[in-house]
Amino acid sequence: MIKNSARPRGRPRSFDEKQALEAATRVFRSKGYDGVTIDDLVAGMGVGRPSLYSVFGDKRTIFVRALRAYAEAKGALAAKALFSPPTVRDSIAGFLRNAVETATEEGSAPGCLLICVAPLVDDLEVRRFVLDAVAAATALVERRFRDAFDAGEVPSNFPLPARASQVLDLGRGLTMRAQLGTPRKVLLKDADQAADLVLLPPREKAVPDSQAGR
Amino acid sequence: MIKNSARPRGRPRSFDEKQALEAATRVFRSKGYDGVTIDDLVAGMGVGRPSLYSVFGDKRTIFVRALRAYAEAKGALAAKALFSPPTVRDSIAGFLRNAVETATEEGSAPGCLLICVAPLVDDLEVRRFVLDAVAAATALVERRFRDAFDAGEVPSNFPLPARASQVLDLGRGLTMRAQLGTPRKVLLKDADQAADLVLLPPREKAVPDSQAGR
DNA sequence: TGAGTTCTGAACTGAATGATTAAAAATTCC
DNA sequence: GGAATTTTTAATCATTCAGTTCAGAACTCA
Repeated sequence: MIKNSARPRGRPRSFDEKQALEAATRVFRSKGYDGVTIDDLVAGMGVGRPSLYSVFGDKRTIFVRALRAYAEAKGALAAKALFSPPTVRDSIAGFLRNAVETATEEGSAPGCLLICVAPLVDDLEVRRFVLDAVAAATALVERRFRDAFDAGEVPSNFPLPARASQVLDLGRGLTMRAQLGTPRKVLLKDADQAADLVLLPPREKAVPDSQAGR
Repeated sequence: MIKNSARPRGRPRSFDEKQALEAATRVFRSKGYDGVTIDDLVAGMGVGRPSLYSVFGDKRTIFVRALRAYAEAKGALAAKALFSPPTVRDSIAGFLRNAVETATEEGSAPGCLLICVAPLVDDLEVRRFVLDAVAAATALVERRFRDAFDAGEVPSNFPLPARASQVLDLGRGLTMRAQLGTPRKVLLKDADQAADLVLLPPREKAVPDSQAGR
């Protein structure tokens, strides 16, 4: 039972757990996973080595925790960008612009923890998490498309699942370009153009959805 | 047949330099850059440690050499895929399918040395090389679009540069998904759908009443 | 065959790295 | 104020790693 009014008990921590995790995220974003040493984390997070181990665990655990927090925060932003605007075009544009903004935010190295660095981590748990996150994001976009479909905003032959995964692919491409140093301004423009692209009506190939693709 | 009348001089090498470099590529593809140790390279390339250093140099140099060879080989394939087919749709589809095939080729871990691992390497030379390679690939696609434009294959308001970079972004997305384990079959289908997408005619935007659209 | 040349295998070294330990410091509870 | 509790600072340990050295093996040339 936790006594709410009382401070924990012994010597208070000199760091904020959440902030430290964010700092860890910055470190991993700038140096990848394997490129990061414990000393990098100690320096970047402002947490002493023993505290690091006792509070956060080893490097792998720190990464997983940082990744989870990151995905949660960014996922919420993405969902907001996706479901706030009234038109589907603005939703998709917002989603992609949000990805660009995340990938080019100041104070962190350009890139994305979830898209650029996590997929390279040789760890089963991380891999599963990334796969789930990607699936969730795709489902989110697809759902937004479905809403648009129901609202008659897109034509009846609009290939929802294909377009949804194309939105994700375009987002990944934008993010990778961000990491390579492409300026935010350029990427924001490209995000808008990408939104225009994925909302183009498909060629009239006729019949409903008995045959997808091609 | 080797014209050189004189075989090099002393003890012949027990490995083929080119094959060893390809083996190095496989090692880097499967473990990234920072995750690779010299022992990994020694084991994977079948080259003794001292030979490694004397013939290839240190890890960074090996990576750069592997990357250059890789980019040259894959770049040639991409150009071929892009400029062989008669229709621009098949060109773009071939380009993207080729990217998928490269990213899912057997015998190597899924992914792409140039797209997935090189951008994360914290090295100026590598970064420059990647940027140049991306620019070159984009220019290639744009040129193919331009050819199509000249042939009247795409409408006059077709936004060539935007579509070219979108093709690259989609390719990056497909490649990243390959690395995450998406099956080749799925990706090949998506590559085709992506080709269809980027060849859709843009919306006519010179229409008099511009209030209905967006 | 023997001298000269180049490569290979194994051992070696210094530095970096991951992780732990022990004692000092800061705070709450009594 | 003092005991109990928790964090922090500093030091330590074992391991791994990058890069080198050296003796010997494999080859060419004369």
